[in-house]
Amino acid sequence: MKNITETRHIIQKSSCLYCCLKSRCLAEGLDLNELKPFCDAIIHTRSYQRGQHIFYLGDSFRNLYIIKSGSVKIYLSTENDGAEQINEFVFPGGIAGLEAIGNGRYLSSAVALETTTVCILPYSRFSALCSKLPHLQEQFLQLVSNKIASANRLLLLINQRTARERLAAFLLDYCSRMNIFSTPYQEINLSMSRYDIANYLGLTAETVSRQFTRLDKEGILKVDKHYISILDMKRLSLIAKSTDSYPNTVTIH
Amino acid sequence: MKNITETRHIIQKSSCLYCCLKSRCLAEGLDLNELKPFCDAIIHTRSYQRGQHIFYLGDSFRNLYIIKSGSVKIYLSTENDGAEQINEFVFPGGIAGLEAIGNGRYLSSAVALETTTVCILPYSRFSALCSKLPHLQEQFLQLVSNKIASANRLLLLINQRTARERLAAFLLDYCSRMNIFSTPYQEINLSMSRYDIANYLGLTAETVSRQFTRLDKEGILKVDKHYISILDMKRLSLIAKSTDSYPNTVTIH
DNA sequence: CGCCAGTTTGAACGCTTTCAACGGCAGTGG
DNA sequence: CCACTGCCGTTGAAAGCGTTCAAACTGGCG
Repeated sequence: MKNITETRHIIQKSSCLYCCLKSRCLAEGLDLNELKPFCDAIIHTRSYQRGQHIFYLGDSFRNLYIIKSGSVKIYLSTENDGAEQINEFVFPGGIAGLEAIGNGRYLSSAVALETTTVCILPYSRFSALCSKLPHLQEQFLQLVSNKIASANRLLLLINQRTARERLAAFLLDYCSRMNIFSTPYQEINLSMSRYDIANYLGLTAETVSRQFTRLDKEGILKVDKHYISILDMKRLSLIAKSTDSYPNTVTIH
Repeated sequence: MKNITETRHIIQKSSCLYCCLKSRCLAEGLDLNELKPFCDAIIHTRSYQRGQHIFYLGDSFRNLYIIKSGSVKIYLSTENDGAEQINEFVFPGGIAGLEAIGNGRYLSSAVALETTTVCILPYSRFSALCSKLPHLQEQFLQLVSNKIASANRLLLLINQRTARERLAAFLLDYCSRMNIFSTPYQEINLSMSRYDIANYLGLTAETVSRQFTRLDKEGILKVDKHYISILDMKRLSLIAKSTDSYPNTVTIH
């Protein structure tokens, strides 16, 4: 038995060591001595199919989930009138479940938008590990803090911008999250529906569709279903009125 | 000299000990042994007049500010077009500056809405203290996490609700933050302008004014400038479609 | 082949915004 | 003391952006 568990640990350890995401997830900046206990804290990875839920609003909080591949949408729904609100799209390197830390239960639902693999991080273990690794603790706190800043920027986008501006900003944000290497010509493969984009941006699917069409006709985008090509990055940025005036010195998503 | 510093420490210590807010701020739940170093970490308190800024967007991050009395608005402004977005109103017990932890600089501005006193919490000291007091660390993390949940709820409010519903929800939220003791008949003294409420809710001042007028005519509110009396809490709650379905087991603002 | 969900497009509607005017109130200065 | 100014809040009317409703189209899939 011991050998088996040993083997399991070794596999997990190497899975973190050789994970191409390790420089973009919570493990970022951990040295080798720190990476091992971090890997040990991760029970295992798991896969979800499109439409499968990772957790539901109201479930008791146990784990954080680091998205390894695929994408996830975090959303809020109300019992009264069934209103839904997408709060965030999480991409590889991002974490789902952070809102639940301050509460015993998940305060949102998370569902896979496509085939998605996650690292399951039991919070009790992670929390214990943090108290031993101040560096990890601080990094995690920064990550959570950044979420607040992101939410604030989103609020400005929604309250102060037109549909056209919101969509432009959304696409640019999507770009910067997906493409690590900035290239002049950007290709996007949207993992979410028009409805989801609309809901996230406080619009309707029809409006989003119309704005896509318009940006296409203007030669700024080439829109083909979920495949979007940005033909004129400069004009798109102009429309988005990019507000990223204070670049993050430490950017953890 | 030693006596003087000793005295200073005692004063600070007692200021936390006898602070009527201590059960509603970060110091909540700290035992006496923990409270002393916490008090020591607080340099001093400071007062701001209405309109005075506590920090500006872009300032280098040094301190967190616990609001002791008064109220503060946290807002984002853009360089491009001067657009402004109020992200939060902070009341006694609340903390300003949390968005800055993940960045070297403040990512929002904070300004006093009325005469306001704060406890200045140098982050470097606070951070060091946290690594010694896991309980404080965890509590702080929960607080930051709750901010994300709050932002998510606000997003739903703004994206899915009408002006009338938003204002109703705003008033109820204001009540629950200000009045610890829930009474059937609620009186509010708003510390912010119509413009501020409108901006926070993604509306215009005119719309907010009209909704106030309507709620007044309907007998739900009595509106007199900044003094609002809630005459019919039941109907107001109905309008707000209160979504507080999952009560916070640990509520830290 | 037919069904269905997602997307696009059109047309009409409507909530909120925009523009404008007015009144109240505090601060200022003659 | 009063006129002047600016800020805030209210109210009215008109305009507009996005929504709502409706229909057609597309592609995937049993």
